[in-house]
Amino acid sequence: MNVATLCLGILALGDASGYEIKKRFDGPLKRIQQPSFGSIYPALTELTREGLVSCTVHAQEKRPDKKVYSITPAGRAHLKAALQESLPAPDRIHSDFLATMLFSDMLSPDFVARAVKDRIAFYRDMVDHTQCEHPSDAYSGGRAFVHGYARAVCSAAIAYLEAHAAETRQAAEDLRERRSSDATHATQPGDSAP
Amino acid sequence: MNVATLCLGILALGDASGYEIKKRFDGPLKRIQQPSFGSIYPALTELTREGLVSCTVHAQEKRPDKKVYSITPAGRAHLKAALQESLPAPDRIHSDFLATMLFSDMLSPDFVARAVKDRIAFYRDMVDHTQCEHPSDAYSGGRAFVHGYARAVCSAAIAYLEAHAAETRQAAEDLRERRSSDATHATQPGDSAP
DNA sequence: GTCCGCATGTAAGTAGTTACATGATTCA
DNA sequence: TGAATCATGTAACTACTTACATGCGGAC
Repeated sequence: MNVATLCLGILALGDASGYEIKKRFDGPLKRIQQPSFGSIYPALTELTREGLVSCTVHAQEKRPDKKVYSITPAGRAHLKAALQESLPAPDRIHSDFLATMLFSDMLSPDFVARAVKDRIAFYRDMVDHTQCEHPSDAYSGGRAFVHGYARAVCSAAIAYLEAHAAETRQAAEDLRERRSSDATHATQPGDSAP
Repeated sequence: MNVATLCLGILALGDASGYEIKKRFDGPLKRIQQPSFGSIYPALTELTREGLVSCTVHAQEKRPDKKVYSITPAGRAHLKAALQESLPAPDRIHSDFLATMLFSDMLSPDFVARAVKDRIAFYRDMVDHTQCEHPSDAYSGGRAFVHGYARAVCSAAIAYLEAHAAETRQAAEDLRERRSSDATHATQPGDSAP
């Protein structure tokens, strides 16, 4: 799904400016996509050109005019058709964290421990802040579903990470012990050791 | 993390060809990244040029020579440094499925139900096939961690999806009832209904 | 008899990101 | 004093995906 379709969907949930659309993806919706201003603004311009959204300019002093977009009936029809054209494609994930963990055997245990701790904090933040919605927004079953999904998955991740943080720390201590033991016995550490 | 670093990491876990590297990301490792041949082969060429990997050609009849890559000591050093340069960046996720669910209120309930069912089947497949590892591979704590993580998160997703599939179906039935009720009473369905 | 697996590679195309430009206001 | 929030927009750049080229062997 491209950024234009995504913006169209957000506007189907309620009017918004480009800036506000971006903010929506700071919360649990960041599990969907995290579009940048550089992709949102051109997408909105293009959607307007195609007549799928309309734009109302609210003049503001001392800052650029705020442009609030609304989805048009044509936009709604287009969105429905686009979404139902085929079943959603598989997720595309880029997780540097999991890559780091995959290669963790060759990294400093302290570094790995820090990465895990960081990740737990990140997920905890997500879970704690997910319950609150903008009270101004109309209830959306879809939003409730996605929020609930994010909470469920993040909670599971926290549980797994906490259960295995101990193991990671244990591995770190084992390694330190082995190293000091090597040093005591004055053996040469190296790849070709017996 | 770019594809080159990722390939370097895989080679740190054991020698492999480009084709084999790609296959590794078909299983639970697809939660890290899913690089295509079009990015893997050029990355491998570049890594060789930089001396971070070496390449052994195994001649084969009736198909292109198989090029098996090995990480060099320089490659190992480079990988460690690259990974530990900073804490892993946040995940970047593109989930058309969650986007579809976010906008599900305006979609055909049958379509939504199919999408959910599909997703459950996908995760179930992942969980069921994750336990088996190549027995030829050396044990890797990192790999065990990532496999376990994938299992934990997918299981949580399945549980959430199954718990809410019923709700989705209920919503679908409610909508059908309301529609037939509207038809019976011969009211005009429309946005401006009271 | 057609599709999948094996096996490598290139080139064109796309869809994004990053960085910049501009600038008042408020909070630590 | 410095950073974050609000607010829009453009242009250069990057890094990837898709499609193509090539072709045998085996499974269904």
